[in-house]
Amino acid sequence: MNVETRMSWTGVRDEIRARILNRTYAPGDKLPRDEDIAAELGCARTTVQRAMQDLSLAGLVERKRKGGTHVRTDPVTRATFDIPITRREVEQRGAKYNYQLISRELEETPIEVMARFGIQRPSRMLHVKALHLADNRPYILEDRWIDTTSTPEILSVDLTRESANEWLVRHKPYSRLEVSFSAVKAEGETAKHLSAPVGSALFVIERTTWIGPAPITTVQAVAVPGYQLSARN
Amino acid sequence: MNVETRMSWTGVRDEIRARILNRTYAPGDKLPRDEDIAAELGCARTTVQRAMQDLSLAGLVERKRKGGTHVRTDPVTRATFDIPITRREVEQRGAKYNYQLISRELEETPIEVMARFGIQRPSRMLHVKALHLADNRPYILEDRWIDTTSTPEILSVDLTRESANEWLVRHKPYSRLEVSFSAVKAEGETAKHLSAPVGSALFVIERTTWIGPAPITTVQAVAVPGYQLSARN
DNA sequence: AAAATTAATATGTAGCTACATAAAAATGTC
DNA sequence: GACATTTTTATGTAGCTACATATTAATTTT
Repeated sequence: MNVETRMSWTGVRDEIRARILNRTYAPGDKLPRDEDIAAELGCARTTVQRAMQDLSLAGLVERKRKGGTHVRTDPVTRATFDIPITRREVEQRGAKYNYQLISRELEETPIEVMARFGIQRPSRMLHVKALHLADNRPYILEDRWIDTTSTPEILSVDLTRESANEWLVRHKPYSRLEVSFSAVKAEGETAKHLSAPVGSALFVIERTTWIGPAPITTVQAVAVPGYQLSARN
Repeated sequence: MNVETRMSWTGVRDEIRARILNRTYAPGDKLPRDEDIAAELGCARTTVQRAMQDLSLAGLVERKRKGGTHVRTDPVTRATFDIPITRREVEQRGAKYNYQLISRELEETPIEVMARFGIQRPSRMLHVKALHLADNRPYILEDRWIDTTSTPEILSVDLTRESANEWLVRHKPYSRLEVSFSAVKAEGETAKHLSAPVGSALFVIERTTWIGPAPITTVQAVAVPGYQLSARN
């Protein structure tokens, strides 16, 4: 064992986090200055700075110039979710991935999609419905709108072979993303496509992307009953 | 305006991110060495390092010693959710918060709860059901199990006055957290407590915490129909 | 006493150096 | 030629200095 292993910034971060968790520094408390912590832990201020930056980002502390560092009083539970390409997700479960295009039509943007994009007037959009299958059983049903103004290339993509999901991720960068989760009741076409009993509860992931101010796409991905999304931490 | 504003690490990060988005660096590409980027952008390698660390954490690039930095081929959609204390959440919507204890019983850990905690044998746990209200209407129904071994203090807390949710957040630090989302059908007691139509789809947040290897608590929070959780970005 | 100015202070940022570490490439050995 | 060893290289980390910036505290001015 080393006489004294010098601390890396992650080490400092973990130490401070531990102290916050065990109430050495209680919610609302002011932490010592970076310099003092550095002196105590035997490292440089830069190291403490790096650690604090991380804790601040994680929502555990709040920093203010001159004001010092405080432990947040209402620590929010912050969870990070990775939402992979559906094919990836299926394959990672060790299942066989398949994909079926259900419909593909050029339509004018309906009101609710305009709302999601935050745009004022309708435009020509490609409306795509498709089904992702795991081991030949329905897995996720997606209902997608793609703006043909920002993404005209999509019109020449053969969506029977490649999912819009995948094509967009690979070819269309976005600058802003909005994700939300909700639950919906299985009814009509949705239930039928997913082979889910009518009335069962389905998990919905809604994703909307923009490039600059221009809409790219918005999807409602409805998962089969029992679907669960877990955080990485 | 400055002749040449030197770049902060966030500036470098944004520049690199922009290049990845506009395909200057395409998925799979190897980026130049930190040093070269630094030379190009007129900053120090440390600055580039800091920027790259952030991009790596965000899942946009992958770095390997000696191997260099590569743009990730399958950029994951990474979304961060803040899950606040329920009272906060209600109050932030400008609604009046109320809370009702439904039941509070000492029970032996049922199998499914043992599974959530990842423990082998049952122990004495406090089983609490409670309802959070917004403007006197049901908002979230929580079904919680608290391990009395790790958290004996909970037994002397008056849960009719303070919700276990709040007490735990304020008094019980945790070291590990697991969060998952799913959907469930409104039935029986659940539907009744939430005044939700039987058969409607409800959004469920499941949270489990540990302190070291010891379980603290696990909750299933079932929200009223229409509840939606959105990412911060 | 109120307002304006100045000083002090804690964090934020950037640059430099030096060395650690992992992994690939090159070299040497059998 | 197969395997082991050394070298090279790109990132990772830490320390130091210097200065920027925001905000509070102290001081001066009116």
